[in-house]
Amino acid sequence: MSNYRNETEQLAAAFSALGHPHRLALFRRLTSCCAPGTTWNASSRVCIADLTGMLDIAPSTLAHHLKVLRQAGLIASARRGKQVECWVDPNVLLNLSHFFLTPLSDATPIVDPAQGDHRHDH
Amino acid sequence: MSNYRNETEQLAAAFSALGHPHRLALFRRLTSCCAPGTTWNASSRVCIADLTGMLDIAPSTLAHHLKVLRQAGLIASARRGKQVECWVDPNVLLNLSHFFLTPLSDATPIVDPAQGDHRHDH
DNA sequence: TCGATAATTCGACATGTTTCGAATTATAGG
DNA sequence: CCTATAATTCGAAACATGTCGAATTATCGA
Repeated sequence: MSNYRNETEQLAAAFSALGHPHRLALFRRLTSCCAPGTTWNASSRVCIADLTGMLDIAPSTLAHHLKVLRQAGLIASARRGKQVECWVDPNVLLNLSHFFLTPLSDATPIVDPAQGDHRHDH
Repeated sequence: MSNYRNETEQLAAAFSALGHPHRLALFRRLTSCCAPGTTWNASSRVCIADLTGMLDIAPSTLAHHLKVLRQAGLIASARRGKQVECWVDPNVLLNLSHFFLTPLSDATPIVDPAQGDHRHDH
């Protein structure tokens, strides 16, 4: 599965994929129907054609962006008849949020603020 | 402050900044001393020279990457004598984690899984 | 099997990004 | 004021990305 040498490059690839306004918009659109405990119903399924309308880009460009998101592990897709459905695995959201929250929970012990030593009081 | 037309572009700029292995490594290094409730002490302060060593890139390249991170609002910096210190505002971490967690909390009500209607049973 | 619809792949071009070395600015200490 | 140190800016080269239209693949219905 993993073509990446290390975790940093894999993570960077994920952020890079989200680092384009079109792809970020696509990702956001897809996250609106992927919460854990919720079920897919007909109207919440998203196929490629649904996404084409929202961005005013050529179908080939859309396909390219979706490929980038897929290769970064951010979205999954499967054919359903003539159409292809896309979705986001909720675990992807949890993992990425974890990246930002981990440094906070790994914090060094709280020190008395009165103890001074403040940064950038220039 | 904001040079961006909308929120999506601002967020995309942040992810784009994190979407390069070198910048992601720098950001991670800086998040190790920015937890809320913790204080900076002399050894936890990070200046540019500290960062140069860890990446094997030219100083000008490092300066470029830090500028990208700064312009994306991910890090802050201030001169302290001859050196320049960098840090990450903990709120940045909270905001970004929020982006990934919001779709989960905004989920549509839980539906009985037995009700069927499963996706991509191709 | 043929045609229509949905999506992807390919090739090409324009635009951005990464990287460096050289030159420049800022600061501290003789 | 001069020098050394720390960092940034600038310009150029190499590389990567975004975009499109045209051609291709996949599926369904007649």
